[in-house]
Amino acid sequence: MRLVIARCSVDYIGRLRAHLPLATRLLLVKADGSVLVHSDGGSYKPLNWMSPPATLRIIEPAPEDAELGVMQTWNVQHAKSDDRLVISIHELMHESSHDLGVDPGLVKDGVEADLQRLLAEQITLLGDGYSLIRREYMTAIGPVDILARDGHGRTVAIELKRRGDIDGVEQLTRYLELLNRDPLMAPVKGVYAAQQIKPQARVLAQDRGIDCLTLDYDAMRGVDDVDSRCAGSTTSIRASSDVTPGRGTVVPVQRHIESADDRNRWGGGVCPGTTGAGQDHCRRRRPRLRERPDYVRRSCWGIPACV
Amino acid sequence: MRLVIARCSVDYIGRLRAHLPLATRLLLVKADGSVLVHSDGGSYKPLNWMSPPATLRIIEPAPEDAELGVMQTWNVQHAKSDDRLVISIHELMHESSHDLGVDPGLVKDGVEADLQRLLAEQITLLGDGYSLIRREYMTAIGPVDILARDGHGRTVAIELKRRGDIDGVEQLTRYLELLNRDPLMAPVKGVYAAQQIKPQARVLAQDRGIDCLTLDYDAMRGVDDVDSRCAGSTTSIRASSDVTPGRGTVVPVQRHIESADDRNRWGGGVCPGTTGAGQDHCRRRRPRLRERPDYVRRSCWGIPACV
DNA sequence: CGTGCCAGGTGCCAT
DNA sequence: ATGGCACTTGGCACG
Repeated sequence: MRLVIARCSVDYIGRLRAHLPLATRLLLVKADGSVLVHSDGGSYKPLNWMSPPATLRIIEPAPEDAELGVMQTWNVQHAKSDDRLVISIHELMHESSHDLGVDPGLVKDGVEADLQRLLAEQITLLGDGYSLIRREYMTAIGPVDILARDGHGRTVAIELKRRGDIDGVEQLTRYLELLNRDPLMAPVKGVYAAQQIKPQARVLAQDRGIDCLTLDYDAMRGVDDVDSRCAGSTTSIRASSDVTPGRGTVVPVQRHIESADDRNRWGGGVCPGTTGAGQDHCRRRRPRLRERPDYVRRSCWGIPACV
Repeated sequence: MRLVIARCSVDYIGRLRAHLPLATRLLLVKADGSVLVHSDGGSYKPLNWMSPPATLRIIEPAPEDAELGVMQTWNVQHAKSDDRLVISIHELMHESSHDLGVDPGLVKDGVEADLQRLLAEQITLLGDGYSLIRREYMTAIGPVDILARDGHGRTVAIELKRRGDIDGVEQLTRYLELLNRDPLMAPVKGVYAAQQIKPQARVLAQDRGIDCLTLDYDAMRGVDDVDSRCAGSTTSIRASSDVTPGRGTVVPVQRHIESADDRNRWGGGVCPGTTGAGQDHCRRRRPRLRERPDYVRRSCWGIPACV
């Protein structure tokens, strides 16, 4: 990895065009030839960049550029496309090179896949008599997150999100439309399940007769409010405090076979990085676990309905 | 901006949990307190990060961490949420600090807004007799990119994308559903316009009776194949070569008033960063300008239809 | 390799 | 603040 602080202007030409006027910036050249141009603010996204694989060629500036004060021209060419990044360096303020070696990579917990695994295990959170049919039920237009059967034997398609936005409702609607075209499966009910469901998404879901279900990841992991020290990240359900409402004390459903990707992400089920941090984090606002909105079909977003 | 190369492990606790095992990485501390953890590969996205505003506090490691070889503990706390990044530093290999000043920021050309402006100007690309009603026509559920009227006086809602994916069809469907609930406006036709439309998106659009239109940004900007040196980035339409098909030689429609945001992004209409780069880029595969697919309604994605 | 979909998405702009 | 939406989105997993 090469770190360069330089006064430079940058031009990207590829899927679009982008230009950075002359200023002092960090140029980060990675081992795979990718280049990042960072300013001293903003977020993690660089102002400009070139994705790997790419090759950096440092050339003499064209005469007219040299006259304008360019001392080096960096030509970063993407290996597989026409995308190109041209950095015109006017002044080098710092340069250093470092051997980092290969990175072991990131381990995550709490993404949708984890939520999906837990909900599949605790499928009765949806109601009594629910049973799991399949996770990632494949259709021609994409996988349904969870397919289940309710107490009356009716098929239920569940779309799962970490944050329930409007596009998730669209997605589920698409699946429902498709599944309901199959006479053997119809009628299929839809459930939109997420840690948080945005009001607009809820309205749209209700307008389409889709159930909404707010999930509590911490509770589903078996952590309660009294003792939330990130100590119990195993998936076994503990005896819950009275905070967990109603049917909350659920034992993982074992009668249904899991699809194969059920590996434990943290290795031994130990909470990672317990270097003294994160105690007060788990003490968060806790949304209601089972939320059953009143259905207002054809709410029409406030438009006088065409009844 | 502070640059640190260090052997470290990293833990993020916030919207999810993420852990980075011990390895050598770049730690980038920006002026706003944000921190980026980069490896020597991957893309522009850091392995781990903290968004601004945040504060970095460097503290003595806890005794048990010190025993494990931690010499410094970085505590990066987000200012507005519980998100926290904890970096356990085992070894410092490099450290430097630099004053970059504020960045003038990026100037772009070729994003959806530019495409929208051009299509509004050249609305007759949609067909003879088309006229512009409004860009960014606001509805309760979001803005319709372009609202137009066809030769028969019928309203047409146009959803514009750079890349025509399936979610754009959903978006347009949502708008059409809403607009068609207004008896004064119905029936509203839908047109999905993009530089490239994915096959699945096209199928879904056709299934819903939505027209697809592939746009050629370069051609609409007035650049042709013969002489594509990025020299003519003005919006005036030049005499086109025979490559531009059919009704291609279009004069910008002036009879329709623009909405106010029509400033020229490049100042004087000059192509940016002409430091000798980008000649061969503009010589790309050129999709057909006017594409009118055969409509197959109720295609049911291959499922035996419920006719 | 294309297609769908998640992401700690981030950023921008609207009400 | 919340909502809708673009983004050089990037990245992964699966057909």
